[in-house]
Amino acid sequence: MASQTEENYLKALYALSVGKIEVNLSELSAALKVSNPTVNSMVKNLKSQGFVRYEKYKPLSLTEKGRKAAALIVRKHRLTEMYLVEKMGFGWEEVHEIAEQLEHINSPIFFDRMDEIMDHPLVDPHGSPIPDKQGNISEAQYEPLSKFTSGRRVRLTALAHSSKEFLKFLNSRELSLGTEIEIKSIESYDGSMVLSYQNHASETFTQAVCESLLVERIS
Amino acid sequence: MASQTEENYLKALYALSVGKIEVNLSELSAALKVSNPTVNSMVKNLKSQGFVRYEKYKPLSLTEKGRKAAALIVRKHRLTEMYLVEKMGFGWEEVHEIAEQLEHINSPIFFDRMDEIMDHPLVDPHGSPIPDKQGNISEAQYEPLSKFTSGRRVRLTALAHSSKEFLKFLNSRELSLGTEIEIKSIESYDGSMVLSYQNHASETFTQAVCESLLVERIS
DNA sequence: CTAATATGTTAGATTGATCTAACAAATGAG
DNA sequence: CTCATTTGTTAGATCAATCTAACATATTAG
Repeated sequence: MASQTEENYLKALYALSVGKIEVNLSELSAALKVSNPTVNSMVKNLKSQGFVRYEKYKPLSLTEKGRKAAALIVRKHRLTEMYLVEKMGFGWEEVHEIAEQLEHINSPIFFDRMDEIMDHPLVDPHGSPIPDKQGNISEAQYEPLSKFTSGRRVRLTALAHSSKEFLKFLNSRELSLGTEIEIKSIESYDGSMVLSYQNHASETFTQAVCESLLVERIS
Repeated sequence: MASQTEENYLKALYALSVGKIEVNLSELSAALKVSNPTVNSMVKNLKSQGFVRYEKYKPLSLTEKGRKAAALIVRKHRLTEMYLVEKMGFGWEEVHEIAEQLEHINSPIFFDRMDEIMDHPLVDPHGSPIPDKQGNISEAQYEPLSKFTSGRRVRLTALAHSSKEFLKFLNSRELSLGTEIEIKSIESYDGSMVLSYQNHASETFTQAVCESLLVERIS
């Protein structure tokens, strides 16, 4: 079993690996907020355990073993987040910090029970997919709202990131996953979009926000 | 905040302090399965933080601050156990190991929510009292079944300990908390008791078992 | 009361995770 | 292509938590 620290390295490396295979040691130290030498020595340790590929002065990558280990930690994190929202009544902006701790709990039956109780959820409260028990993840291809044009109707399906501030902002606009949205108009100057959804006839969102709203077209 | 290790020392010291005020350093090292020197240095650390009273070659005791800190860890442990049984469908013999990990989670809202969801339970699944948010505990005075005499009717209210083996044994006899029991007879040779409860007309339990069954008289 | 036993302490080493300082290699801008 | 900048490595220190070996103090049995 990996220590909590090792798990955090694997998880960070996994997160940095989306869309690319190789990661800089410095990216990892920035993500984890530890020094380069610390990462350097930990990476040697993870390599010796077969979790990462690494050669001096070369970028890092997760091995299949490392990828799977990381995905299983992400699974615990996202199952927990979903459980906290669905079964304990937390808001989607409250669950990250708690899940960050619970993801290190070593108890297969505990997470299996959560999974069962929720009837095997596929995504977390922010729309991110939950890896299965084998560590496989379905990378559903949602598109950022900012890609679409005026008149398009879409459904909000996931978020590109889920910082507490962003989630609170969406709460304040009463915008939640599953909501059907119509693009009323787009401001060509700054790319901001005027949207209509539910009982909000006209809400304006900046381009930055729209890039983080992942949607699917309503057929 | 105390580290997980420090928390385990406080909890062990708290457990060893029931019924006495002072505890040997060696008792603590035995309980925690670490060496005497390790405990010695940790005790100095805990003293410097004001959690324990300690002078060279003298027995240890928890300060009020230490007592409260320990009780709050026990609170998290017992709330968790109750939650796992009541809300997640675990058996009372399965929950200790999971709670042993969850008790170190640092998230007041998480445990407050558990507490609310269960409507402020007073005891854990083994009948042990749950300390309140101030760290106060109601030491209810139940008596071991072995103290009673033939003909007495009692209700099983708590267990003196809750090892997995003991709990599985009780499961196998279909004996659970709240069950009304009548003492049919007592074997004077070895103190074993013949009991009647629910659909068990006659089950024999050793004296050792009966000492661990904490009961209250049925008026 | 003494001596054996039990209990507690000190010293010094180890391991994992971290740091800073100094240096080395790779990259990229002109 | 060269040199400045970025990135990575090595060396050596620190801190928490642990250990063993050696020694000191307390307790207890005879």
